[in-house]
Amino acid sequence: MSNYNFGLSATVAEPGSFYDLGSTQDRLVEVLVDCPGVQGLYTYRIPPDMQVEPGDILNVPFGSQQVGAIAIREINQLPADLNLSQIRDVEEVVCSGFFPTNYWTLLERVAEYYYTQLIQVVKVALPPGLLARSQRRIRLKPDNIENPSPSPSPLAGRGAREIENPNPQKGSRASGVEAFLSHAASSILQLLQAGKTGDYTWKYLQQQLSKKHRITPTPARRGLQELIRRGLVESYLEEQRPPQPQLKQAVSLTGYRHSPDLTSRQRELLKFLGQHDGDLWVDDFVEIYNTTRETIQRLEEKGCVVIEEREILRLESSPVVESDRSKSLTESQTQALATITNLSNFAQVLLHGVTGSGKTEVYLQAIAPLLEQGKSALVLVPEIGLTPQLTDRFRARFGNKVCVYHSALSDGERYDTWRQMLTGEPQVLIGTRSAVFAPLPKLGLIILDEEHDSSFKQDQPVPTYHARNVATWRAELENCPLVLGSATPSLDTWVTINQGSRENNFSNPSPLSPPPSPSHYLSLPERIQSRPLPPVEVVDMRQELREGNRSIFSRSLKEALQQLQEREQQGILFIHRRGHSTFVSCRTCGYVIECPNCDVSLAYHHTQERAPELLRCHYCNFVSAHPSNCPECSSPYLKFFGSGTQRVVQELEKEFPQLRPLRFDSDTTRTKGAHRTLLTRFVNREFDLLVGTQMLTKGLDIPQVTLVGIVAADGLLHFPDYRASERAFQTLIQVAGRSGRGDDPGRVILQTYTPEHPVIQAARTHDYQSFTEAELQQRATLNYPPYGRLILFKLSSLEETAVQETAELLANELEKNEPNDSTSSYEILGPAPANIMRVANRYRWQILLKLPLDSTVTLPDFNYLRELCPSSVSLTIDVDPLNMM
DNA sequence: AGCACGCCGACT
DNA sequence: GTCGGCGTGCTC
Repeated sequence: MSNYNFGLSATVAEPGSFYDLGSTQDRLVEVLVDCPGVQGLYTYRIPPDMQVEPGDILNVPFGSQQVGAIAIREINQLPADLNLSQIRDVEEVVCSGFFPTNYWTLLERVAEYYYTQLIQVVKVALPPGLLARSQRRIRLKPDNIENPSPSPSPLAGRGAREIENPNPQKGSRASGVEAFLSHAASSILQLLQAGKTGDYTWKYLQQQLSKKHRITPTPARRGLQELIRRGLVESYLEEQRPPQPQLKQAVSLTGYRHSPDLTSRQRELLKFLGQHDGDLWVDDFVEIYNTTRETIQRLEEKGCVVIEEREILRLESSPVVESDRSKSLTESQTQALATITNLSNFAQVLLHGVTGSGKTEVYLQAIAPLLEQGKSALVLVPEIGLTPQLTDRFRARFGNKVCVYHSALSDGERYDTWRQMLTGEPQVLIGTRSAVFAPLPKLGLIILDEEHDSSFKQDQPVPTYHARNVATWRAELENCPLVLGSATPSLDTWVTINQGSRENNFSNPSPLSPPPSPSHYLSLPERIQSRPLPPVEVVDMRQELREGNRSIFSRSLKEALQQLQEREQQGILFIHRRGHSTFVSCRTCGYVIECPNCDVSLAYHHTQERAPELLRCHYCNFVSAHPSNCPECSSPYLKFFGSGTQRVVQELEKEFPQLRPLRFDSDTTRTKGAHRTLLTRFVNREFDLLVGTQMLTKGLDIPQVTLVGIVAADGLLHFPDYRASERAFQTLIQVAGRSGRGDDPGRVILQTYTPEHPVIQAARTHDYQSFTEAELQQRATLNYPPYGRLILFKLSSLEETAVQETAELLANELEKNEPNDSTSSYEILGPAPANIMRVANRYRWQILLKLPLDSTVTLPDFNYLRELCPSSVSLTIDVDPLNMM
């Protein structure tokens, strides 16, 4: 059924079978090329001295460029529709042995489920940069004016074509050429001559030409051809070097160390080397014992040592952490751990532990015995930058067996983390969503921590996968348990686990029905050391206003802040928006300042007294200066509405000048390592209050925090999205959970204008159960997940009418192709403009498909829909979308 | 994705 | 006529 199933996991034809006898002496390989819009396999010849295995990453010539490719299988007969002259050679093997068995099955499954091409899945799975694409560069030919070189360009393919060009005479007269050059050609020449090296990428030149000279691609290309014909410039392919292993020279002792003619110094050096287990980096040896490379070489000549190139892995350097031992467990932790360690096959486990109940300790103790058995563990977390505490704890327990993998690593570091896994050494990998593809050896356990977090879902480039889904498939394929941990499990997981464990416990599966997927529900209902969950005080802000309090802080919160200061404790204030104010409006005419590129209002940003006042778009990052007058009516009375982190900090400074607030949002944590630095300073009590956004909800564990203030919960509640309540509840519970994790009891003050809202009520009592039941009932009546499936078709274009027309066309098609029997049908919602129709100048429309869960709907092949899209409209199929904006 | 080819309307 | 815009199709 899948177009992309190439049967990689199936047997590969043996080379050297009887077909080799005949005309085909050449070994041929079918590859998947990395070019969007290019499907299917292409056949290449393997040069005699090259070794190619299925799964290898290759570089192949494709059209006029060199592109990355994956070897799929070797074939011993030319496909019927090709002849040998069309076949080109594999350029090089970039990397070999990256894909373990089973792995292709996983990738194929992802491609099929998420309606993407296999190559796209390969690309998220691989460390970046491996599928390199060559870049075309243009450079001036040195003193070309006098001898217009008739010789073809260094690139055989191109050269041949250029010679066939019918009018070469035109340009061959060399003298005074520049006078006869077309406008485009002379502009290119100008650009090249302006630069020091006279060498630019063609892409850059084209950009410059269109920007500075208003020359469009067609004339630009003709101008370039003109210059090449005249031998003034040449075009060449710059190879994009994929990450390389880093090599370093090591010197080690051989068994033979008693050469008779050793000098005393040489004998001394050998002795030193012996003291270091007979093995040192050459650089270190030279440095420590004040010797020279030559001396070591002489020792090598005498056969006493060998010098060899050894690969060194650029793994993220781990900060020194004190090592740490297993902690004693509470009763429920012990039970949970026992269940997990007893599982040896595939099973899904939900570890439902309230905030501060010690889930991490359970993970750690579940992993420890695996490592001893030579197995590895994969730990997936929402955003690693946010949880330096977690990685530190793992490192303290498992030392250098812990590796991290996330997007902030350099290409070299990511590449080496992969290489490290391929060594087969058992290890613990902590990573963000893309690490679910990490090729760990002998995987014994997958843990997905904070499983409810929506950053496990990718919605930007395809494939729009959810790491939880992929992790489930992976655990199934590797036949190992998957542990999902959360204080606020997603409704999807809740339902899956409940169904699974019910079947597991109560039914005798008949031999005909498929075995139910084994599930376990484990609960940690109490915090460690019997610490209570912090009481949540809900403050009605309408009441505050009625009683004359116009501040953004309620009297209750003010009082709590006052106490904080007196008791020298620390606190957290949560605001769900960054910036200062969400929008700026004119008091005279009501005009709201909007982003020129998006259909949203600009947020006002102002950090300190003397900092510039800016307006910023939170969607496309457009920035402009804050005008002093209304752009519409020139009135000077502009007012800010809605408060963000900056505003809260300013208010704090006004009302509590002695409290030292620290702003913690994506504006202040943009740089690498900023999270860690800011958190460390907070933990060291350089600040009293952490003022931040969602970021605060993720795994922060600071014992001194006794107060959590939620400045305005309402911003979380009203999203036009079926998951708004679930998300709001999770956020509130998670934020509240930061309080009272240490010896001092904590408290939470939740300010809202709608205290009667069910989410607020549930958060007030920390009541996951009843919130979930009520919410699930609503979902069930509307067939929303987890009782139905959604597929979102996202269309966008720079042209307003083109998207709309295409959206209508696709919706029509979907209706036409709808399966006829009513039980297995789907529901089409839309087409409709996206909530924010225009973002970064692109107009967005969407169509939502709602499918029943249990039916056996065979969905139409969506590929035909892609073909219906004009090139100006891009279509993304988002399976199980979480983010509907 | 690039890149070439070929068709069509606007202009020296 | 020619130049430049634009849609279409191909790359082993």
